[in-house]
Amino acid sequence: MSGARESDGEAQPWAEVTPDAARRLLVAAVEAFAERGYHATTTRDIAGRAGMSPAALYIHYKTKEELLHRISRVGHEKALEVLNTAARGAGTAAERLAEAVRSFVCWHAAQHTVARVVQYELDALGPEAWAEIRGLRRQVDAEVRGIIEDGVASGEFDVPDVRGTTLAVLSLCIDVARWFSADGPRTPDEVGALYADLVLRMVGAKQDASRPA
Amino acid sequence: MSGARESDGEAQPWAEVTPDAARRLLVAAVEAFAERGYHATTTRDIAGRAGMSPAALYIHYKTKEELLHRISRVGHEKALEVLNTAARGAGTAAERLAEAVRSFVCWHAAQHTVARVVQYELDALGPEAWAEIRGLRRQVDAEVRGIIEDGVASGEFDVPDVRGTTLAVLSLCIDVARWFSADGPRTPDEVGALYADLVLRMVGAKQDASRPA
DNA sequence: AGCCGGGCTAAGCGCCCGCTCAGCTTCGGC
DNA sequence: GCCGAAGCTGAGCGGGCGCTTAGCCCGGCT
Repeated sequence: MSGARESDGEAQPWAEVTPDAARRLLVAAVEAFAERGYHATTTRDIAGRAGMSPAALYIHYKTKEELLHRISRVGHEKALEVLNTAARGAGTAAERLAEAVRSFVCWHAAQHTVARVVQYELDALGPEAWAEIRGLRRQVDAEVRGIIEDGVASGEFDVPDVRGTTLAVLSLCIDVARWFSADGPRTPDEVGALYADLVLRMVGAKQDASRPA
Repeated sequence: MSGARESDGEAQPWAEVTPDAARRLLVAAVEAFAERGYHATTTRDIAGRAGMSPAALYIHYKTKEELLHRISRVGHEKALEVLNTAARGAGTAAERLAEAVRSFVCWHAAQHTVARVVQYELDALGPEAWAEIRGLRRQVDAEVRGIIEDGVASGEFDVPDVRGTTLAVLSLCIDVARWFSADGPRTPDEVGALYADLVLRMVGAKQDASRPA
């Protein structure tokens, strides 16, 4: 709600990356990593997409891995922010869960290029970078588990295995980044709505709670 | 049902790969690809794990990509076989869907090393190999969609969007290969059971249909 | 006007990649 | 006992990788 348009796509998600050339390199790296994977992408390819010489990359980033690290951190922060906004809003547990899944999935679909890198290139990170990212991922997990626990406590949900169900819900949402294509038949909003409904079913919520029609 | 033990793990899944040295190389490649990814794995690493010199690889396989292709095809065939056995058994749509998800998920968890390669290294394949694999993937999709359509037709399931729900169910199952770890708290069988339950909820099946207790 | 420093490039270093090839060993058929 | 084929190795080729360095350009301060 309130955001300019929902299907922003690639509007200006990297406004916080400050030198302009650094941002162009980072955007180029996201595209390349998403298309071919981190290890199959060369620094020459990244620099070429950004319209620069290979050496220019090393003025703004110490190594190729630092590029991945930056993408990964900013991407995780964005996804977490989207999730938190929905999770901490007002409403019943069912409403919050539906909105959390809807917006989280919508982001993974609309930003599937970034999301693909963020979710599937993690093991190219070194131990320190990975430790930092793992903290963000734990926050994501805790946020979703919190809503589900609320729903169980209030009697809205029927969930025998809270940790397992949380894992499954997040797994479902994250995997959107793998299969979603802008050329496909569904818009990010449609996928978000479908997934919100499916997740409410998974937790045994009363269906009429968030389906007005 | 009937199979020796459920959590076979790495029993002898590559019995059909005939020269013994070729099998050892293939098993080594599966391990290496699953750990580091296809592009980050070197032919020297594969040969080393198999206890051979780098050149030995090229006696049994034309290129490194052919190794991936072989792994991918055999892996997809195994997964499809597991799914088909369950999907084409007797029983209501709910029972068949539950058993299909249970065994498919169980395979992805127990064989998560292979499954990881099969599901996440696909885009390293060339166009011809990818076209072949895509055919197998379509069969997987059609099999699951068939059960869900049966359940809708018989009134067992309540599914507004069959294609979307099929996609979500398969996505959920496949993603198990990404997060499952043998060191984790759950056995493959436990994950299979949990997921079968969650999927029955997603399709709006009557819960008591397959829960004896 | 003169200079200084950051942004950028052309060139290239050292390394390791996928893959090849000549030659060695081994073993079944006669 | 000899031969040819198959399996395998040690050495190495061509090339592309991540990354560095010397030097150019240009805008801003004095």
